[in-house]
Amino acid sequence: MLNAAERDQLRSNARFVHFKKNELIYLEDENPKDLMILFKGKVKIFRSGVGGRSQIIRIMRPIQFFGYRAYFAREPYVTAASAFEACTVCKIPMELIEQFLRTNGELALFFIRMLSIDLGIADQRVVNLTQKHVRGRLAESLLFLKETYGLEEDGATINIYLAREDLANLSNMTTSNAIRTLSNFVNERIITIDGRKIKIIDEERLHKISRIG
Amino acid sequence: MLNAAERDQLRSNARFVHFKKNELIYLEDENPKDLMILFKGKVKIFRSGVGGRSQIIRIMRPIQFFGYRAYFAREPYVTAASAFEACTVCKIPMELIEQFLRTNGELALFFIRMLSIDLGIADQRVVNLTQKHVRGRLAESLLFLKETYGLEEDGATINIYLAREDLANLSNMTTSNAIRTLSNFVNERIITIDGRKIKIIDEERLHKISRIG
DNA sequence: ATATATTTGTGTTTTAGAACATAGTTCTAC
DNA sequence: GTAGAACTATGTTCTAAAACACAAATATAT
Repeated sequence: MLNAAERDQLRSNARFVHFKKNELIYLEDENPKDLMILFKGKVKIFRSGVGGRSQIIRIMRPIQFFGYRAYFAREPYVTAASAFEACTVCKIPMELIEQFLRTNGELALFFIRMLSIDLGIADQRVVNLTQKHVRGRLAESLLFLKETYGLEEDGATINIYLAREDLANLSNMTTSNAIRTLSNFVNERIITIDGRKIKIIDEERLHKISRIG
Repeated sequence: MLNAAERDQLRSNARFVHFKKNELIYLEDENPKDLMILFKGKVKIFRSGVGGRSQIIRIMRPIQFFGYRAYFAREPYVTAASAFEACTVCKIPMELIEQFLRTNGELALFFIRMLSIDLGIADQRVVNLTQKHVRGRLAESLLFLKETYGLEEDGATINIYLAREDLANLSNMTTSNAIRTLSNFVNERIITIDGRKIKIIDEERLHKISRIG
């Protein structure tokens, strides 16, 4: 998507940064400077709301772009990002990206497309998180985690190691409710749990629970 | 932002369409074809959720762009749009816009900026709608309506004529709760109401209620 | 202009989910 | 390897907001 000159510039301006598990990548209210590309690991984008209660807005997998929205909107970050697990991130100055965009229509359309997809997801998420009940929201989150990070070799275990609290923050509920509802799903033979490892037994039923809310 | 040739093309492809009060402008699942520019009137972008319960996602004022996100994301609309009041909308084929974008970097950055701003709003809205209580959400909506549509000549009455149901759908609550909470605000001398006309008496207090949730 | 439908207003009941409490378990850091 | 912290689990209580019910007031259509 870039020409030779652009690629050269990119190479000389890109920096690779490593983050440890739970390390913060950027903070709310900070000024956005770089486009970030997640090369390795898993990242959560979150925002703290009423009484400091945290809500996970998006989760990232390799190779996805993040951290660029606020720069384009000319505002400080309204979210923060941190590493679910050890990560490698490539940082590219947004000024350079913006400069590319002025002359590279395909690159511009690429960013327009990413933003448009994310906005569509956000629009749907508003309705899902506000209208679905706890069971529906948790079912949706489990399916969403499966879609994003895939399954382990057994073809059933979701490939992420998440605390109940993160699962709760992703699904807009208290940690207690995430734990309780997860237990219910186990009793109903929809999933099995082994510590933080979650195995999906009856995906069809999860879909149904998510659908009816 | 456009050159002479682009402006010519635009003129020969733009169509003006009128919509009556409550008329639908586009529907969920429909295929997006046109960029829409609201010239006159007020528009709501909404989505129906669990059990057909409707949630207002965005509201538009002249002169704002809408209807383009789904085209860029290469997906059908996930929302619908309808006219709060009689509207004039200019429709421009998205194919033409996309063609412009490939060579016009400034126009591309304009769309990137709009999408980025809207995505930031959506990210914040997710947290506000899920975490704030009824009073906080309604206070926020009233302030938001004031910001969007302004005040009448008296410098206090919000310049929109909204049913309680729409106010509820904007604030993620039942119509009963919107009515009740509005009455409470009147008793607390924060606002006055005359039918659908809402006058803000104590804006500072509204801000405070919205802030604390 | 009048009948019918829709919207508004209020009281009452019900319930989903938060808040709180406490104990057992598993990480993590030194 | 152990101490302390953080996480998981489950029971109990409390409350905000939905659901329901029914007038009264407006709006809309013929």
